[in-house]
Amino acid sequence: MATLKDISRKLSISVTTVSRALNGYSDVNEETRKRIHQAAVELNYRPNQFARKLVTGRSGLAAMVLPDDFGITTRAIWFEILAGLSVEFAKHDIDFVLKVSPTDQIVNTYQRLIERNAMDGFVVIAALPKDERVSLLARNDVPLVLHGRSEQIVECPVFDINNYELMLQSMQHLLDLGHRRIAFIGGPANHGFMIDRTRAYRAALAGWGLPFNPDYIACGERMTEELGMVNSIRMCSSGGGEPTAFVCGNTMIAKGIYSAMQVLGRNIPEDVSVVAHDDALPEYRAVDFRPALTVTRAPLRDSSRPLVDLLVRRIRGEAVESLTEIQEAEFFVRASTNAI
Amino acid sequence: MATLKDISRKLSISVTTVSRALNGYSDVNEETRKRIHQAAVELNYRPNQFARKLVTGRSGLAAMVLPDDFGITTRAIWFEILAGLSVEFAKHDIDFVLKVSPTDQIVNTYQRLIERNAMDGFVVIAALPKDERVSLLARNDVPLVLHGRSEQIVECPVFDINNYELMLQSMQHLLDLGHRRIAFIGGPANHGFMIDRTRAYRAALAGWGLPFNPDYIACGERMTEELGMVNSIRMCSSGGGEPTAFVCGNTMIAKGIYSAMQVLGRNIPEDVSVVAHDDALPEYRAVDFRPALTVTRAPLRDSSRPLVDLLVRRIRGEAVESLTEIQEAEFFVRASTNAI
DNA sequence: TTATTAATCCGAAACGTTTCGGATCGTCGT
DNA sequence: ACGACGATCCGAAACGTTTCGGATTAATAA
Repeated sequence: MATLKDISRKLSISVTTVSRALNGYSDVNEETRKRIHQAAVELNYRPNQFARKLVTGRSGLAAMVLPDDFGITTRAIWFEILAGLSVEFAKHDIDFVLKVSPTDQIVNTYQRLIERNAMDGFVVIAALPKDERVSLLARNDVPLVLHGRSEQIVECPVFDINNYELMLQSMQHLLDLGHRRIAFIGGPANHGFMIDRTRAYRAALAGWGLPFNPDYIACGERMTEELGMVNSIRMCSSGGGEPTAFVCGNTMIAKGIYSAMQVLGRNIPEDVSVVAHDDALPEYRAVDFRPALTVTRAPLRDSSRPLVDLLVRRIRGEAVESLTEIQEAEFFVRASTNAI
Repeated sequence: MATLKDISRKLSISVTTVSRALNGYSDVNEETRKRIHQAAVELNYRPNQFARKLVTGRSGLAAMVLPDDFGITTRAIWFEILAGLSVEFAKHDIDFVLKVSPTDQIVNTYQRLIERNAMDGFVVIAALPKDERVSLLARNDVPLVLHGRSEQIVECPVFDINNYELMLQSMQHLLDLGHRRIAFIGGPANHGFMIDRTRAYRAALAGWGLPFNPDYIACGERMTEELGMVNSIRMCSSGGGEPTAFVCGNTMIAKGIYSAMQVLGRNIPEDVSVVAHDDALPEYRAVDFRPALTVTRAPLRDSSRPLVDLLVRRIRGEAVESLTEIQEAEFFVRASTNAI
């Protein structure tokens, strides 16, 4: 409600100086800066974002656009991400706007948002190797941050977990325990993280001189309990040579396998070992599994801060080269894995 | 990128007239209006929201503030609501901003948002009978729409489902089937919807001359499977006079009861009937229950449109009296209820 | 003493809209 | 011929910031 002019009038100081004082410029006396700050709090001054945007071009708004069919996973996961982003952006005084769009209209939605020029930046989750959204944004020179590496040659900040390494770790663990027929039930084959994990899966096999059996790997658009259930049942009932261990793309898939094994009368970990990657969703706590689930762990919640930080730095104009962050997962051995 | 001035220059028409043409004022010739519209699409003109906000006071932004512990229910539900709101607001050219705040800071968060004066309106979910958020917004004359009725005397648009009626319907159904010991496992006791449902529950009992047994009613902050599980087990193992039917606040609670009954060796619907209210979350489809669940049904998704409509009309300045909408639930009898 | 410099401050323009208060011009009734 | 009126248009101010290009003063260097 109070404006710069109000402060200016009250103190008989020009609007210019008030503005510069509040924005921390060096050409204003410490003494007057103090007075101005005080007057600002007295009058409960809040800068008008819109006026500011008009001249600086910054809006204090960042957005994420989601498909209305919720893409690769469940509502719970999306919400986890959104909540984290919202609180992190708030720390930088940025409002987080959520756009949900029909899946086949996503690119149009981006197009409109870009044209309106109302967003300071975007966060893009689950990038495909060649991602139209990313190239569109990059082409229009709109700041974005990527969750999940993208192969296309485009300069933008990236945050990701080390998918290759975490898969290697899971495999190493199982191989050390003596497992030789290890299945991998993952996510959508075209996503970056899945590509990395598959590479690591094969590398681990190859490292031990084991053959790669295509029947032991299952991809699926949605990483749900159902995916774990149907695929583990299929693999186990193909007669002979069935897997003795499963690596799961997330804990929901593991949950599905637990149910499947119960149905099939197999015991975990006596008959079959299970290890998963754990995004640390409160709804699926790995420690609450019976038996408790062995996991590589990288809380989804922890990705919000780096994502937002990277985007903000990009918006501020930092060089893109320095804006990459790869996080290692932790490994927790629990009761779901056993020597064979 | 293109501005009014660009159109103005191209057509040699004043900025004023261009603005008025585009905004549909009557004092511009049909012919020139056509030319202006055409030039606008040719130049791919998009009005600058921020400049507009500066003069009109409207920002094209609406917000919702959520507690970071997710309040009464699960992430999935919140996401369902958010997604719906986002698409509905988009239809009115309003960007939807999501604020997540520590539960004990919610009011402060509102305070800051109000001071910044950047939001055209708010949607407030799950209002308490006396809700500090609501009174704060109302006091500052900020448009808001309420989901769930609030008892406080404050004039604001409200959308709700008819909680009293749907509970009556469930009870009627069970009573007609011969049930006399009917339990109700609901939600947080202080919320409007719970108060309404409890009233209806008691009214139904009273209507049949049945006593109200406080042991048969269970409230809980979070309407989860766990709530259904522990309370139904408690009620059933209290020895003698255990309930023959359950009414559940939502389908998650029902799911918990299904698990509990399995553990206790009771069959649904032979030994115990279950009916629930169904928000139509894709993750908990009542038809997929075994046996399929009898419900009163009011899809959460369907609430977004009325909510947004009401808020937009309020922002436009419509009289609050006309801005109330109560939706009736549908009743679906399925396999989880049986005559006793 | 005079020129330079550093420390402070400020006027005015700009960002892209909307809107108030007219201006212009032809038509029409008288 | 005149005033009034309707249709159509426009100039200029305003919204609240930021920022460019100086202006003023006092201290310092020559």
